[in-house]
Parts: sequence; structure tokens; C-alpha cells
Amino acid sequence: MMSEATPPRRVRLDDVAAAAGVSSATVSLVLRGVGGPSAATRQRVSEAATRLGYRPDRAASVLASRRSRLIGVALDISNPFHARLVRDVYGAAHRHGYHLILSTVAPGHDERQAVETLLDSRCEALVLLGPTAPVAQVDRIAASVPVVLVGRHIDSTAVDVVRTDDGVAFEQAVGHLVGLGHRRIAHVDGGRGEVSVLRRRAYRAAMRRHGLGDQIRVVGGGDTEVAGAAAAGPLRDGGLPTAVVAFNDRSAIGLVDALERAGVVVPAAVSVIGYDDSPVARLRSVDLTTVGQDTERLTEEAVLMLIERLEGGRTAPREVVVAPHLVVGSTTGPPPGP
Amino acid sequence: MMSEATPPRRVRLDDVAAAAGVSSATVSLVLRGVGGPSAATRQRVSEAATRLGYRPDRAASVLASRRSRLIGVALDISNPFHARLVRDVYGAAHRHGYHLILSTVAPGHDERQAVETLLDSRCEALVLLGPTAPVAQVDRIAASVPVVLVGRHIDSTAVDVVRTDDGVAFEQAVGHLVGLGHRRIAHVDGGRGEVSVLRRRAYRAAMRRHGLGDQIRVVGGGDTEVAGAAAAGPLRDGGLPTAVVAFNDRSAIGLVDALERAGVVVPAAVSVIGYDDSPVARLRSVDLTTVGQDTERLTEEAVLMLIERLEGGRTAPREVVVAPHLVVGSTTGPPPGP
DNA sequence: TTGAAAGCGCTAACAA
DNA sequence: TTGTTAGCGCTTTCAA
Repeated sequence: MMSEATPPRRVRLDDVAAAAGVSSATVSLVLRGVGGPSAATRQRVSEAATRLGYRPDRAASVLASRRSRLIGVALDISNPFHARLVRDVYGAAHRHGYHLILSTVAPGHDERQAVETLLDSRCEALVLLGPTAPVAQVDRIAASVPVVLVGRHIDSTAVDVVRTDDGVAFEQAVGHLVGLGHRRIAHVDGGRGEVSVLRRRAYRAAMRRHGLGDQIRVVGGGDTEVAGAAAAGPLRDGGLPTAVVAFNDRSAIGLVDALERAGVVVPAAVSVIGYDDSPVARLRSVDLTTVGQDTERLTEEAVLMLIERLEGGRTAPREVVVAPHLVVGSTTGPPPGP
Repeated sequence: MMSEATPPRRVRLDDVAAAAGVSSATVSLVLRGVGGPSAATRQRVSEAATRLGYRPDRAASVLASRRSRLIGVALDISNPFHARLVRDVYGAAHRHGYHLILSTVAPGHDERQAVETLLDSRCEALVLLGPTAPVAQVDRIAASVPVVLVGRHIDSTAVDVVRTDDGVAFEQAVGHLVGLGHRRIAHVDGGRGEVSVLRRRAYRAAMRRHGLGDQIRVVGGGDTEVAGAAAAGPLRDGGLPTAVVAFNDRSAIGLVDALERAGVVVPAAVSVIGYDDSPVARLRSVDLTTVGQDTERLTEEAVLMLIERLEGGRTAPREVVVAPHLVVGSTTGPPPGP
């Protein structure tokens, strides 16, 4: 006839200690794998802990030790590329003995709030994926915990940066096309935004490096399928180039779609290259030639930089630039014959 | 010449108390907005807190109060539908004064670990998005905190469930097609998996309800674009139906793509309906007719159910079924004339 | 190798 | 209305 469900009292360190016949301090040492206790004691303690189903209380542990071994990741959950990065951050964090906790931007939950949530959960360091926050704000955060930005450059003396080398990316893309015989290579850009500026610049540089400075042609685009599709018109109006390097995969896919609907066959008439090597680019029906970012390197470096600050005491900011690699699919080929 | 950066000592409640000339208990009350302190005191304390840049230490607060007002969400970050749900869970949690923390499944970080991470962060309740964990495991988790499953039914006496009514979904889809004059309506299913079984069943029931029991036709599919595209062959071999309801948007999009490549115009020759109302379905170039799940209702209900347990003391499990709505796009139309 | 005791920064009675 | 006093469950000296 129990009317109230008795909340199952949490098993504490003391309970384990009592069960094992030692002090709670000893249990703490054993459970954390810190040297000291004898093999026999370890044995007894471990058994007792398992038997009682002991789960350490992290809040208490954090409070006492001032360490959480927790890294916070702020991201945009609707960004598929962030999904890839997050996947790899798990690997990196795990390899170095850290746990991860996520917080996303969402309507009514901006980047600042995402960061606060992470800080409240006692994260010792933060990974910010493609954040949009202004420098001042990022600097303020960096004043209390180590911060690394992934994917975006920032002029700050307080935070670290890991990003892909856009110069190399466009060098590879343009180089691949030139190798196939292309000369009239256009760029459908990403519209406004800092990243778009950098990629535009990288495109121009790559073209010049290949002696194609006079062929440079940038068409306004954006970062979505729709924006890519919309670029097909202007692209044809100005006389179709034989190849296009798009801002990202989404716009490349939109562009391919629009071109083919208009009867322009890819890659027979026009070759198209994307950027991101997103999962959708790898679908057999899409099979886009695209620039793959080395997300494993990016995330490994990011975590390493945080650990350098956390455990190595580094305070000077570092910026690591990672080379991408071209993934050749079936949307590029030789230019059409004359 | 400072060689070691002095770690900026955290501002504590005591510091604020000293600055405001009151006790730390009073500061605690003021900062939590609990009645008691006079307006004048509140004023002084608030000022002092702001001036010192005080941030409460949640670990300590949690430890002392045994409450975190934190809800954990376990998800699969590579699932776009989860992104939608997460977005809406933020709204729901926020409305009820709870914070959210996320953990995803990733290679080397399975659902169990995701849940542990959340529990370690002292979440008071968990939202599991389309979890794959076996009943026993879910029950074990539910023994320590309230758990709600979103999207998947489970035979458990310990957890709550919120899901979309597949019966209504297919009733709407088939009804829409019948209203347009279709009779030969096929279903491209989702392959193995529990959800696929439920939707197959719902399709059959809807067909029978419309007196089309003899027209029932299920073609094997899957949950990806490729799987949808692959269904185009079998679909044509058996004599093209005039309409198809696919398992989800991805398979519907793959199917449309494959059909059009084969010269079968959608919707003139075949109408196609998807499921999920995913962002890509809303692209102008796709504009799929699709079943939209009411993610706002789903998430609001999920959070409410957790709060009922947390604050209302409910212990009996509940299952809430939410009606979907049909989003009519341009992939459905009247069947081709004879 | 182990234990006792003093906190970590906060909240929650209870007194004043 | 405010302050005092115990803890929350763990880690960490310091002694034994």
C-alpha cells in the first residue's frame, strides 16, 4: 500500500566505503585510478562499487576538484557540415580523455546563450563551430575559458583558430579543371559573408596562378540549392563557361539541377565543382566533384589546441590551417570540343 | 614581466554579499528572485552582482539544491529531422523554465554513452529522439530520471511516448490522392525497421478505408534517396501506378529524380507524396507534397510530460499521439487521362 | 597504504 | 526582512 514512490536514494561514496570497509578517501582514489591503494583494496572497493551500482556525482566532483574534463561545443544543428565536425570532435575529445557536451543555436537561443549553457555546465574549454559572434564577444568568453574557432578566421589575440586553407582548395579545384583542358572557369560565389569573400579571393588567385587572370568571372550566388540554381541564368546569359567552381555543395547541386533542366549536360557541356564533400554529394545520383575538408584533422587540432592551453599553460593564440583534398566525382570532365 | 597568467579568481556569492553588505543567503534569495529581501536590498545586491560580473556556479547550486532545471536531449546529429525537433524542444523547454543540453550518438559514442553524459551533467529528465536502445536499457534509465521517447513507440511501463499518428498521415495522403481521382496508389516502403512496419500497415488501412483494398501495392524501398530511386524500376515493371506514397521525403525525392530521368513526368504521369516535410522538400525546385509532422506539438507534449513527472509526481506512463498535416506541393495532381 | 578533516560554492532550514 | 548554520557528495592535503 505504498502511496508515495520512495525516490531511490543515490549511492554515495560513503556507502561504497562502508561496504568495502575503507574510508571514502580511499574509494575516491581507487575509482579515479590514482595510485596508492593496494591491489587487494582496489579489488574490494571496485567490487563494492559495482555491487551497489555506484555512479559518481559529477557536480560534487567538479566542485571539489575544479575540473570537469568537459569540453563544450557550440554549433548550428541545422548545418550538416557541423554534424560532420561534431562527429569527429567526439573522436578527438575521447582520445584525449575529455567528454563533450553540445549546445546549438536555435530560434530564441542565440550563440551567446548556447555558450552560457555550456559554461554553466562547467565546461573547461569551448569549441565554436562557424560562430557568427563579434570579436569582442568571443574575446570576453575567451577571458574565462580557452576557446577555439573552427572554420572561421578571427582577428583576436585571445582565441585559437583552425580552418581549411581556401587557397589550396581553389588551387586544387582550378588545377584539376586546367588539367582536363579547361580555361573558361567561372566561380559562383556565396553571396555576402566573410567566408564568401575569402573563397572569391582564393578563386581569383588560383586563376591568376594558372595564367587565366583574363578568364576570371564571378557570378553572384549563395549558400543554398536555390541560390545555385538561380546562378544558372546569369551564367548562360554571359556565355556559358566550360567549368564552374561553386561556393559549396548545396549551390553546386542546385546549379547542376538547373543546368540539366535547361538541357545543359554536366559534365559534357559544363563541369561543376562543389565544396564540403557533404553526404549528399556522395550520393550515387549526384556524385559531385567537390573539395573535401579534412574534418578529422580540423577537429583533432582544435582539441589539441584547447588541451595545450588547459594543460600546457599556453596563452599565445595559434592559428592552424589545414589542407583540403579534392574528391573527384562525375561532374567534371574534359571541356566540350569546339 | 608577468610570466604566469594569474587565473582570474571566480567571483563568489560571498564576494557579492560583502560588496553589498549583506549575507550570502540574502544574495542567494535575491539572485534567484525568491521573495523575502526588501526592494532596497534587492537593488543593492543586483548592482553589486552586475558590477562584479558574478556568474553563479551551477555545480555548487545543483549540489546544494538537488535541482538543475536541466533537460537532456539525446539525438542523432546527422538526422535532419532531429535538427527540427531540437529546435522546437528549445522553445518548449524555455517556456517552462528549463535549460537544455544535447548529446548525440556518433561513431564511438553510442546512445548509452550519450545518455550517461547527460546524466553526468545532472539532467533531471531526458528526451530521447528516435532512440534505438532496447526496452530494458530504456527502462533502466527511466528508473533514475523521467524519460520521454519522441517518434518511436515502445512497450514499456516506465517511459512516456510522443509520436505522430501514422494512421492519420496515410489517411490524409491517400485521401488527398483519391480526391484528385487516383485509384492505383502504391507505397514505396522504408525497408526493415519498426517505423516502416507501422507505415506499411497505415497505408494498407487507408487504402481499405477508401475501398481500394484490391489496389494495395507495396514496393520495397528504404529511407534514402538512393533507395527511393531504386524503387522506380520495380514500380514501372509492375505497371506504373498513378500515384505513390513514399516512406519519407528522401526516398520520395530519389524516386521523383529517377522517374523524371526516365522520362516519366511528375505529377502529370505519376503523383508522389513524401513524409517529414523536411527543409529540402520545401525547396522551390523540389516542392514535394508531403506529410508534415507537428514538431511543435510533439516537443511541447514531450516537455510537458517530463514536467508532469518532475513537478506533478506522475508515475504512470502516458502515450500521446499527434496528428500530422498534409503539405500540398507540386508533385501531386490529377491522374493522367485514359 | 590508509584515514581524518577541511573545504569546493551554493541552498535551505531555522533563528533572530 | 535578514543572518546563522548545516550540509550537498566529492577531492585533497596532511598525518598516521
